[in-house]
Amino acid sequence: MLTAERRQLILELLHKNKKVLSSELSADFKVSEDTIRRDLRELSEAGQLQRVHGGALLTSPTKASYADRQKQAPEEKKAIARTAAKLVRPGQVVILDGGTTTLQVARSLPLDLQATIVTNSPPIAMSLADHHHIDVVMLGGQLYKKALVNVGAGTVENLGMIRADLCLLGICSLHPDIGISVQNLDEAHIKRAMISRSVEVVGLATAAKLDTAASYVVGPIQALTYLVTASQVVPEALEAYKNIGLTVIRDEYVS
Amino acid sequence: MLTAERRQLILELLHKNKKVLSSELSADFKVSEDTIRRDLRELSEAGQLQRVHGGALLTSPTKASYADRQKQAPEEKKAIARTAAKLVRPGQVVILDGGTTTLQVARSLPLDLQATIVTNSPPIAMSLADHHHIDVVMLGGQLYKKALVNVGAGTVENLGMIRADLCLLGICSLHPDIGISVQNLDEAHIKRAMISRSVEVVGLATAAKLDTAASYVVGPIQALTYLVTASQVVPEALEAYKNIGLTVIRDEYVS
DNA sequence: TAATACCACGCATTATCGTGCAGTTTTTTG
DNA sequence: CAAAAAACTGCACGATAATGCGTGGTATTA
Repeated sequence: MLTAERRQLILELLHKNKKVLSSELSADFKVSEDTIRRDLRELSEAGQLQRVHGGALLTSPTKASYADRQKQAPEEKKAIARTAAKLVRPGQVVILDGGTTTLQVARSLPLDLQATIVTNSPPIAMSLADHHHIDVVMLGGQLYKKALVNVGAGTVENLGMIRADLCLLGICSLHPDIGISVQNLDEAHIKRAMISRSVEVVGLATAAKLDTAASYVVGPIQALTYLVTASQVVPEALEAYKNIGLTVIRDEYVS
Repeated sequence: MLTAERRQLILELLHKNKKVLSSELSADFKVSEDTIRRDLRELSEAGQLQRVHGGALLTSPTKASYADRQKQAPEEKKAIARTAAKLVRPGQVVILDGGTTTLQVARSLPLDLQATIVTNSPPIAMSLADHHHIDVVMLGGQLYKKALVNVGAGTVENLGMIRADLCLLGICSLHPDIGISVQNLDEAHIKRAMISRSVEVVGLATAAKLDTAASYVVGPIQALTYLVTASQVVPEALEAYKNIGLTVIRDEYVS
């Protein structure tokens, strides 16, 4: 039995039964579980299945990747989100960027807060549906499925009609010299437009995002008014940013 | 039973019944309540549900009301949706209205279908994120929370740039004399704009929507090219519509 | 207030997982 | 055709995840 052949059969079994178990596959194909695990890993990286403890499931890669990202340092994200949510004043018009951290911000907003939230993220818009005193303005555009945000020229154009008091920006990569950068050109355009339409800009960054850079530059560090991080970030790591003149807010989170 | 599998089932149960009890889940899945509690905790951290004493509830009142509406004649809606989904041809640009029936249409679309779907409904946009060959265009606007659709002048304006082959319209009320009507003026504007931007218009109506009327008129029956209903609608009820010249498609559903 | 049900936390147990390593097979290349 | 490179496989071993139980705390109800 060829490797590729076995993997093909694994996929067939998966589609037939909706799930496969490492132990069963190992018995079925008379190979070690290590081999099966390697198969599953390969197939998972190819986006063909969703690995779980004990085997694999047939699931939508998009939702899975989004759920995965939400699981990365969820406590840190929540802590940052709680702190950032406090920066929103009643009556303000706030631009809320897409992303898992900003989604937590939306969830952290007080239920009785009166404000207008502008966002290009369908999940964020939906999560705000309970906040009866919040007007939600959705920016349309082409759905960028990987991040579940709307992007494109139309989105930027719609932003042109907005004049916001505050912008809460999820930070993918932040570097003292390079500034704010992201992995996708469309997202870079959106974030840049969001920044330009807001009086104050708050960057939300988990520890892992600091001192990193990606391919597309949104703007310099100076574009940010505040940077919100979790307290698990070592103070020394923030020195470079403070020296540039950035106001850093470290939350109360203790790891 | 895999852990991830069990958690997925918990979510399904939750969406079906709007609540789950730790004790019941423990009995159903034959695992200890501790395990169930751990599941609920994890899912709650991921924002998928809200933990309460004794079990868990749906995250938000909005989702609950949305779940309520989805529970109204779900089989009929699914049958209609399946039939309507078959009307979409590869390569077409399709406007998909908001609503629980049209959400089922989105879910019924083949995973390998290549098309462009234009929608003003965040839930529909998100549900299409798995369809890798579908381009999703979101119409922005103000979020009308009750129906989770974007409305307003901006939405209508964005529609002005669209020229669609097909429009799938959820029907709230249909009457031979009065035509298509809805309970909300903003939605009426949107639906009217959607109709005007499409070559063909398909109305999706469950039995309960026929021969009813609401306050705001979208347009006459003649605005529709096709009307899709479930086979549980008695043929006589459709006579009036057929006489006007409407092509009625009755699906294969048997109650 | 007392009784009951529910919950959080720590611990031990078991199954599963990841990784480095060596032997084998397959593919590539000269 | 033969040597080199790459891929595949199984094993050992430490790490991680999942689960159930006991203890003690907390919410709910009478």
